[in-house]
Amino acid sequence: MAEKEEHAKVSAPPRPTIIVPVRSNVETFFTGGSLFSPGPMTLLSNFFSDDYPDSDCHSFSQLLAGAMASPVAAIVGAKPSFLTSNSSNETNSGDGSEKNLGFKQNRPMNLVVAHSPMFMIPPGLSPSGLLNSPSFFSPVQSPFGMSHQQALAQVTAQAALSQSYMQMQAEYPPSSLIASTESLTHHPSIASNATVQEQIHTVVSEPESSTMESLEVSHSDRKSVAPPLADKPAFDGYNWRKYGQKQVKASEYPRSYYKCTYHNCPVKKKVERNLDGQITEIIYKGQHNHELPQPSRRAKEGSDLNGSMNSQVGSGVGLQGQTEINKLNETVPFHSVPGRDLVDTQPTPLQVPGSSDSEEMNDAETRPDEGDDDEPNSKRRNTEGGASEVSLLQKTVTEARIIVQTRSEVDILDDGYKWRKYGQKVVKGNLHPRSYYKCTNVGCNVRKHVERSSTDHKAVITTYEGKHNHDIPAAKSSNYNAANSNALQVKQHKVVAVKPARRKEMDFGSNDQRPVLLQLKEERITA
DNA sequence: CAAATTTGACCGAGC
DNA sequence: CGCTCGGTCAAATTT
Repeated sequence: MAEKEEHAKVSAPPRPTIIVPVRSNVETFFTGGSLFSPGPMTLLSNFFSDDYPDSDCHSFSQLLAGAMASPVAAIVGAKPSFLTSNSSNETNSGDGSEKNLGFKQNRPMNLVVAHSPMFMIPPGLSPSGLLNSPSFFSPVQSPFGMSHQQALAQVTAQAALSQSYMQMQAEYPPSSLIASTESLTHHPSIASNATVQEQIHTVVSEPESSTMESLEVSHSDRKSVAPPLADKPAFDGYNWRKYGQKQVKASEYPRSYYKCTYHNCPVKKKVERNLDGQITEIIYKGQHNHELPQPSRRAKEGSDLNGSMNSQVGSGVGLQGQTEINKLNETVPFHSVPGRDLVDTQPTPLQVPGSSDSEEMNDAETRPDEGDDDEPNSKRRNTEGGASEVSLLQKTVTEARIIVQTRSEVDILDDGYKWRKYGQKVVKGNLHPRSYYKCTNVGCNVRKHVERSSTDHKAVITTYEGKHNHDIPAAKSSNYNAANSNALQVKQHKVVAVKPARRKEMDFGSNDQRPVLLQLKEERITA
């Protein structure tokens, strides 16, 4: 019983429901003038090929995992700082809070320490992995201020959101679409390292309402219209069974109790959602004594084998994206990504990053015996603003896309824009260098990194940052679009999720910085 | 029909 | 000792 609780709060600001057309995503993305330069509102989309042989581990997840082979762990959700503003501590009501939390371009990660709502890192996932990962907080960071891994983590998290979103879409018509943050919520979040001063949200499940409205769909805006999702456990790769719900005094919202369905696994989690169905708090207790469940193919077929996870995913039947989602679930065991499975085979004790206060964070990280730690952390948990609060690295990814394509490397680099290579570097955890490019268009500050997956040499990960302030050069535009079109047709890539960032979150504040769009494109190079 | 969820009741801890 | 509260159980209900 003295299990350690990991606690994460998620802000659940009321947010308008934004609906992103599921299908249109692809077209939009590829036909848009700036394919890789999403507008200020971030969109996160994953394109998965339906016909990817699973055996070949070509799923985005896998690729991503591979890319992140560095001990970076998992995927964590990236959550705009504004999301956290909701915390009790932060009376960031209205615009004010958001402004403060906004992401600033050129400011390598706006490190915002969220005092309140945070995401917990699922026990199975090892935040420590992330934190400790040489690559994650590696000194070797991209010119953008964040390591590639970080970007990946963000994207991944968003992908998770996307999944949720997709599911929602599948389950509910856009009009009624309500975000169910939960599904995403459980992604391991990356604790913010005081030193790093970054906050990463495990947002996976929590849709950021305003910023990532679309994605958000997955958990937050569920409102009465989409009640079902509200009860779905966050999507964290594990299977959960709800065994209780209660209105606790400590929270104005009902708390749901979940148990890991794995035989003899003691892990439990508590999820609090607000009226809108947004997850306001997630508390993990205990450690998984097993590997992340391997989603079976059935999941892909639409069956719900994977417990809550699949229920969410699987529930989104019929709509595009389900397949991808399932696939993602199958192939992307979040916890298996960096920190733990790839790095530490042993269950890694959760480490809850301290809040902005580095001290706390360190404390959490260095806490001995986390694994068997019997020290109840429950006390910590409810201490609002207390040490127990987990700071999440928040990265405002205004826009991100994850694309898995079978294209030639050349094609990958050719996204329609003209780029000038300005750097290359070998980062830890990846034998392959990372190349940095800048858009050559005058006044355009968009950059991109191109990195070959450390684990899957056939995979190339492209991270975009910034938003093009111009259209794709005419000459290339057609080719590019055509190429993508083909890719879509051939591989039947589907948009897993698209979530436009909400404006509020983008606080460019005094910096007058344009929204930074971060796109992560993972592409597979045909052998 | 089986599995998952819901929900009121019960239990133990803390005050 | 009684009350409150959080957590869990388990029958009922839903999916």
